Amino acid sequence: MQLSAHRGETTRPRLAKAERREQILLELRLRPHVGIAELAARFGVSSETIRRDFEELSQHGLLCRSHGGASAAPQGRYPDFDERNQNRLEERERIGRRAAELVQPGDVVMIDSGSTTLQAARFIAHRDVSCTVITNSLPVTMALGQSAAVRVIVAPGDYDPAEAAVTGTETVDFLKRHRAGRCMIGATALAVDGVFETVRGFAAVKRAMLSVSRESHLLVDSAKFDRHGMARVAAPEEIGSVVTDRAPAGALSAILQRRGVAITRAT
Amino acid sequence: MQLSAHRGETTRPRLAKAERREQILLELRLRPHVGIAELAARFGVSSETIRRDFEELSQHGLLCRSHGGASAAPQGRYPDFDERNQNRLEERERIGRRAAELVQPGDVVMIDSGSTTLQAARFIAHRDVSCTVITNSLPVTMALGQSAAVRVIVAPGDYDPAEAAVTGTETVDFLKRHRAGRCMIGATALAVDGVFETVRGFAAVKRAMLSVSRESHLLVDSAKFDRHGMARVAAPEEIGSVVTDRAPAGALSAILQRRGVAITRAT
DNA sequence: CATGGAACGAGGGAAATCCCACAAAATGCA
DNA sequence: TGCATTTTGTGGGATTTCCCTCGTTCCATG
Repeated sequence: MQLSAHRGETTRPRLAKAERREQILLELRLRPHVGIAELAARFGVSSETIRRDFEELSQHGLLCRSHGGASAAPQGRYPDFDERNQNRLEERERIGRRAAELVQPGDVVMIDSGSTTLQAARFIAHRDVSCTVITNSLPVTMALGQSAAVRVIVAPGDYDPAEAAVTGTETVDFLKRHRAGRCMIGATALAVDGVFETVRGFAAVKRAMLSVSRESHLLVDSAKFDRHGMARVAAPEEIGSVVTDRAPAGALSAILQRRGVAITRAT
Repeated sequence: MQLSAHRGETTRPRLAKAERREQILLELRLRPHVGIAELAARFGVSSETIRRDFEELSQHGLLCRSHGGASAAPQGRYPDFDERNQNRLEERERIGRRAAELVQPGDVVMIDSGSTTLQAARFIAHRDVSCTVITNSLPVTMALGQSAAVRVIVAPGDYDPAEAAVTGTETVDFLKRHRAGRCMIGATALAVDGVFETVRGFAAVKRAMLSVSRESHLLVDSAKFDRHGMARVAAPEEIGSVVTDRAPAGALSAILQRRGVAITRAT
């Protein structure tokens, strides 16, 4: 009613749908939960229509349905990549939980953006371990903000909405001005010739984190093994340890072992 | 809930209640929404018990009830402040919409954290005006990320979960290394002797934004008039214009007029 | 002008939730 | 041990939501 904006005409149905759904998503940025009846009244449409909106938005992973309404999708919407696999999600949770156990009280930890590292951040907050985290990811920041024991330092940079994280030279410069005891990074691929990332801006951030951290943990699920991405982040020997759901095999396993990379398997 | 828990014995139902509620809150750190039936089954209690848990936790502001379940409390929960007034919310929306109209294509805008400036950010994203925004607020960042036309630059700093924004010397230094055509800041009070902010860390951020912006807009609703906060942000003459819902009156009006502060009233 | 499709609303039976009051069980204290 | 208090479970009626289908409206296209 207040947002039909620039034109005083009657609301055109063609715009109505997209507009309405945009509004729903914007509203969910401000509140964790919206009700069906409430939105139906606000937009002057039937509850059935809102229900259909929820249905579609939910399929795209943009919100979470619940009885009588919907809540915001877990921070950081991993977009249309194949990341939305429920199987993988469970594996990422296991990996994140295991990685969170590596954090010791007093640690300074750099955490990369990504769905797996976000899981780690959630479990670190859950454990309430006293530490300092430096990150370029907004979802990681907010997840860790839940815990009063964690001090979170946000890096500056250009905002990338698709990943809900910042990148660029500001980010890299900032990270290089700091030092950390350990870092946790994700990747799109891990092969015998190194760690790969598809989004170029993020490769530089990961490299920066690796270069200023004493220990480093690569968080990847086993589906990433023996694949490649666009930009190489690091050689195998630059990684301190790999936290994953299934131990690698064959040549990859041999390389990692030879280069002294520890494998931590999350159960 | 005032019972002494320091005697570790077998699982006593006495602990059950507090323990259960703790678990509920921990679960909500990992997921945005939990259902009643689901939790009842998980804890082996009746749904009525879960309902009572929700009721009490909700009263303490630790979660948000919804039909059939509950969701996590809003990230930056400005808790007991009177901020949650629905009336004020509409006024803030009007102010935000009006302020968004001030942004011209090509502008570089600094936007402060706060509920009113967040509204402005939402409407800027809604207008799809091509501009660059520098902010210390995560909600502002994400709201603007909705628009492909807006380039968002995030300032670094210590994360404040209560406001979902960063502050500190890193933030201030970063802002001072930049220049902007205009800035939009909120405040907790506006009186004849200046602009006030209650949270000290944020006053420094607002001052930094003011000092590097050619034009400045103060976004405050009329309930903030003739009140004070803990820290003074600026003198009246340091503000370029005030965007508000109702024109100030009396001495405040006279001072602003004499100091050349423009008043923009949002309809 | 006619046709097709998308979006939306209406209706109704099934299921889930809510709310209230009261009873049962567990616990603390004397 | 016995009693008061707290916590939890149960039951049922009112309400809300769900989910499915069908008819209407509006727009685009030929």
